[in-house]
Amino acid sequence: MEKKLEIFSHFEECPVRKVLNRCGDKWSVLILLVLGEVDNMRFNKLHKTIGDISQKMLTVTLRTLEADGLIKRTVFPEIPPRVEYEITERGKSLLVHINKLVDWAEENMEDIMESRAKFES
Amino acid sequence: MEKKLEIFSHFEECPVRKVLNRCGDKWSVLILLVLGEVDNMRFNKLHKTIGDISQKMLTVTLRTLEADGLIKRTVFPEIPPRVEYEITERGKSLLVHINKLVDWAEENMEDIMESRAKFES
DNA sequence: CGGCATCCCTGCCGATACTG
DNA sequence: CAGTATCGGCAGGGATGCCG
Repeated sequence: MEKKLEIFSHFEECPVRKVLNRCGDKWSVLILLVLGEVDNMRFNKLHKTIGDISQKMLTVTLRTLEADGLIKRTVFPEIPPRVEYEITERGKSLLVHINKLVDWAEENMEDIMESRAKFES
Repeated sequence: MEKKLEIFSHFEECPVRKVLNRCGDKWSVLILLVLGEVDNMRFNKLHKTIGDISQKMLTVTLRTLEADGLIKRTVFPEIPPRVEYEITERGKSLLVHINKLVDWAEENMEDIMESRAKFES
């Protein structure tokens, strides 16, 4: 067990942290969830679907997800341009676990909200 | 499927987001992982075990985890004071899914690092 | 020992304007 | 349509000092 603790602590450059930190940002998980529900989706459709994300953060987050090989970006050389995003196999394998987390959150959010309310008082 | 998308998008007050956002901060997951490996742990031991967390953020994060009912805080009225933290059943049920994510990260981090390196060029 | 209060700064993120 | 570029706010988080 001491061994296992060492994995996560004292190593600021811990690779597990490097990977998981990307899931901790504001939009990555949400985008993966959306792209997990469809075959592919264009930039503007993503923008409208998520609703409250800025164009800039949509672009930035899509780029980092692409860099990690979690989504694939396809540019069609047309005018006007068309860009489609789709989740990769690697992304799907991650999404499985993310969906478990979402399910857990749905199951427990009432209790959690109640705990938070009590904790205030 | 459209229904499911609605759950996550366009609702800034989405309760699922409210819950999962707490996992997205810098230290919550790490603390849960540590407390999941032991019966209980005192404040200073936690501080030393994690190593690169500030005292302030350790306190703050422990409080939010406690507020969500994921950990339990026990104060022993001694001098010098002793405070022990332990994971709750709710916390354990979350930890199951978090550990899956960690396993996934360990399995995929090499490929991901390679993808990131290629993406730079 | 286990905090809390304060100051301060980085960097995430949003808003806006411009482009091929 | 799908971006890029720039500016700026502000919240997360670190460093330090004080306290019961």
